[in-house]
Amino acid sequence: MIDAKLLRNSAGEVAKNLARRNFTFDADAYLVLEEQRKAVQVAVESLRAERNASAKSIGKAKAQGEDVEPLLAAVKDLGDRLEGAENKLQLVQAELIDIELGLPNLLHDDVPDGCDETENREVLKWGDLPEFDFEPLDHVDLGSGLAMLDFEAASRISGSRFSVLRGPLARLQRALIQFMLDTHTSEHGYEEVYVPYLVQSDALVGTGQLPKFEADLFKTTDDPPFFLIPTAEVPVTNLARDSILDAGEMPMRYVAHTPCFRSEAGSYGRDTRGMIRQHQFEKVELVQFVDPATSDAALEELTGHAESILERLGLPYRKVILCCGDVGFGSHKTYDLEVWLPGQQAYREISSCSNYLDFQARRMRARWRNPDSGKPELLHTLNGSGVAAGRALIAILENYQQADGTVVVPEVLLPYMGGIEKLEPAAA
RNA sequence: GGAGAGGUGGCUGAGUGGUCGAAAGCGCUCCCCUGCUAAGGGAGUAAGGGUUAAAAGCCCUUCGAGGGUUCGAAUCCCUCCCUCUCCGCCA
Repeated sequence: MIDAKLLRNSAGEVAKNLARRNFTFDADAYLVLEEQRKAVQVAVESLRAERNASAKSIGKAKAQGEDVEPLLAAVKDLGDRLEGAENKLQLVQAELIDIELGLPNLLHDDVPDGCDETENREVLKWGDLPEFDFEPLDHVDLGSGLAMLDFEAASRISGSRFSVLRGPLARLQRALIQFMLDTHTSEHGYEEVYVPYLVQSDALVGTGQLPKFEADLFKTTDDPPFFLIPTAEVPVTNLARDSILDAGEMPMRYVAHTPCFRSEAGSYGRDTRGMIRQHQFEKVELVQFVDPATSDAALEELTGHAESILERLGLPYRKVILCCGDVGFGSHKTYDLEVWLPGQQAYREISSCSNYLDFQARRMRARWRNPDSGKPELLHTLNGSGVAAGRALIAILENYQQADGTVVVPEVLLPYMGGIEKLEPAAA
């Protein structure tokens, strides 16, 4: 959420910033509502003050044995007036909150103009693209050639957009996850956490998926419903919900491995081949809670932690800064890391690292005690994939493939592979 | 799933209709005293919101959540959630 005070005082400026996203914020309509809110709230509060004062004097009079009948008569209609005003206030406030929860975050000045992902600006390229003296296969052909990637079995069980990994390939994904968690915990200063995969709607409102993007989520029929997490960002960021952190324990860095569940509504035609876009995938996620003064720097640092994973794996990638039209709803500024996939001859997103400023913190009341003011203030949240394990697996298959259809295991994963140095078909 | 107990401020914990945002203790902050340390004395110490350009001041809200009764609710009634103990079941 954007600070309501900022909306009131600088609605025009906010509208201008959001217009860069091609989002229309009707500042005038908002301000009209806001005027109503102010009038009604002042009325409600003064009525309440009146009620409190008379209740108090009735109490006093009674204690002194005086006749309270005239006092009671005097406040007779106060309750009705108050109730009417309170109902009105509730309506106006609900309307305002609806608007506020639907506003995307303000954009950082660094964010370039542009409508969609084609206009994201490349920041850097790392690694040499692999050169093959044969026609490189994509992960689907490689995986099925090895008999380790089985979409048919998956679709019998669950339908489309699922996969079954077998044997060494399943182990390779586990190795990747282990490697990433170990690297982030032992070298980048993150605390590993294990979190729920089913969350309640409040958690999703906190991180910004709700109320706007319910269609992207899987929802249970319980009452109240559970939602399957679309990313570990949701439960991990909500660790700070309704709390006040000490300055001394900041920045807080958390890393979690979780499966992620996305309905992929609205992307029916996209990436239907292979395991690029699945309803369920594994991801290692980085989350930070930081002093607002340091969040810009923290984004660079966090992105660097994700980059370091790709570098250690020897996977060529490029880093882009997302343009106005492609930045996520709640993000102030986002870097995507895109890994090179020889099978597609394209860079594909494997990590997305964002600074949310206080956008999520405001929604979930995540604060820290600023030693300068001594007061609780909203903290800043950041998160980024460090990295998506499913897509990393694809990248390894495609980048480390050999002419004979086998796949060499990247060196940093060998300690996790129990002696397997190469994925090759099981001996007949 | 069954039975019972309970949810109050950073923590422990008192408070069964009015002057209670809430005793007391602990913790924390500041001051005083004490030649270190220990002990002692005093003051302060919740969060959110409104009003304001901002602040001060003033006001409103919050005692698990939501409803209700009442002039007035931490306190009474209803519903729900959570925690603990015992039983059942289970990994």
